[in-house]
Amino acid sequence: MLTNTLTGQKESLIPVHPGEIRMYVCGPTVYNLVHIGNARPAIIFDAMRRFFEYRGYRVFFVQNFTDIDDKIIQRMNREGWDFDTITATYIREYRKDMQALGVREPNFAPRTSHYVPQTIRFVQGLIEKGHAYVSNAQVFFSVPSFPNYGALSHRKVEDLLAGARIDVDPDKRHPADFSLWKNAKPGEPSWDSPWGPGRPGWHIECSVMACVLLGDTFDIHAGGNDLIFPHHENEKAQSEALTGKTFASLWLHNGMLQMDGSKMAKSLGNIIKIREAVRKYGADGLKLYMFATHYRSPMDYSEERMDEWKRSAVKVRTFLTEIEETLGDTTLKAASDWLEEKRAYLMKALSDDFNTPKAVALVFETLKELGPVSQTLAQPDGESRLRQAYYLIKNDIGDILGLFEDAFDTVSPEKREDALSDFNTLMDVLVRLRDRYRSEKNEEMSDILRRELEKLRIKLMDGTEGARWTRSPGEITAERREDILSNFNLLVDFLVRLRDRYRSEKNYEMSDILRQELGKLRIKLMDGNDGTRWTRS
RNA sequence: GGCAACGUAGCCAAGGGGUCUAAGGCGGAGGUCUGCAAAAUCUCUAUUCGACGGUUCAAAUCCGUCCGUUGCCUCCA
Repeated sequence: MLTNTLTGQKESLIPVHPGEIRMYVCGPTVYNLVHIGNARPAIIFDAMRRFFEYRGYRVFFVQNFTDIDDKIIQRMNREGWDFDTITATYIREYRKDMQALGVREPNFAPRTSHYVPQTIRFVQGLIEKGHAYVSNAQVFFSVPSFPNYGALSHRKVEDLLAGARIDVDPDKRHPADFSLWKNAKPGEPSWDSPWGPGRPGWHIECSVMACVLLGDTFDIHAGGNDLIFPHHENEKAQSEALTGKTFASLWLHNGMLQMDGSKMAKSLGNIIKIREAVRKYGADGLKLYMFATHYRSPMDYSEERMDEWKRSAVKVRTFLTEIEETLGDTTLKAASDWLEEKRAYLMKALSDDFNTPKAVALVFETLKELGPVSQTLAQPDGESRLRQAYYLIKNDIGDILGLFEDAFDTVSPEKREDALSDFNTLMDVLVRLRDRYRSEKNEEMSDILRRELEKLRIKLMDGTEGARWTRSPGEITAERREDILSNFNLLVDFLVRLRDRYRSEKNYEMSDILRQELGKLRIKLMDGNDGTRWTRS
């Protein structure tokens, strides 16, 4: 059951093609970086897609890039950018952001500019059917020709006119008519058409691409609720006027992300970029935050809340890691009633208008129910219960919502760039530590350190005023960054083990020095009964 | 002005006629653990669901009015 904006009711999804769900989600206009308000539909509908797949449907997921638009043209003229460069740049940046968020690529990501011939045919069809007219080398959709206009946004044409805040274009026959094809002004990108050079109007693209890729009638059309009017209303009108069929069976709309009580929007400037949020709080933190609120409700963004969810994400991840470490192999051997019950609950919750907050609550209930991993393991059926809990969180909930995928939080592209300098800082720590040993004439530890580094092909050269180090062989290339990241982790592990040894010897002085040194790298140590765990922020 | 949502503990947020003396998270209080620091863990933390009326055996949940917040009516996810 999903709430259909058209009827305002929860409705069952009955796929047009049995076993298949075809969905279209309105994508970004590519003229600048997207913000976390844009991330909400991306995250929600990606998860919904995964849920349908989990339920055994084959999903065709289309999300467009709007690459013909007034704002792109404005930016082009203002900053002297080339049209194609702007759109290509921001399509690339959008993909990067989605990757950092762990949002999957759609099956199709059509661009408006690639569908101009189809658009022209579509518009021609509307003219032939009397739903559109040419006026002054432009084409308009005739709203009065489509009696059902206003059904989606629940408004009457008269009401629209009463509240109209914009001057009526004199070329229009009716004030509510909207543009299907705009004529080209000098300096604008344009395409030839039967009505002269011009470009598609702003609602037509989605109609055309959805019809071409998904068929005249498809299952789900989704986007932010700020698109209900006029964008989706107009899409629906023009598509249904042409085909005479229902355009989308279900219209789904997510609530707005607000910032200090008002909508986060590019035009208001109160935005947080996706990459900033991911860097600070991790993809899981951001997603958990969003899933903890029902997708249709508005939600207010706050740094404090993000920080809470980031810590919650780490908590879950730590639980999973502990299980991975204690069990080694986490495959599920047998599912008991316990798991079946939880799964049934999860399915019921997600089937009821995609109630992700319940799924999130289930994760934490499970953590609470199982308690500390080491304690659960000591119980007779402990191992089996841990396996099932792991499976529920990681493979059921995690796979559906796109959470807990990476070994530890999602590393943003920017973070990767930092890897080199972090590595150098870590080496400084090691070298200082070794210098200390040498000054204390602790040759044993000095040698251990040297050998450990040699394993990673790092050579130390002792000098009178401290050691220097080189990596061999050759320069550090982009391909070796991954290497460095893993070496980094190995060296930290080494230092943590070393510290554990000091702790067991009750040498707290050295222990604290190491904690302090690692703290410089934003590494936090957590001493437990079975060794020390470390995390980086 | 029109249309559409929403108002639940200190904060965030599920629930949407009886199983609700209301999930989950954060915060707070107390206990366990602990070289330090942190983490983990246990217990407690709304007789009440914006206000007032109504329907019903029964309402946070349905209806009405009012108050408040937001979105859309112009590009916006």
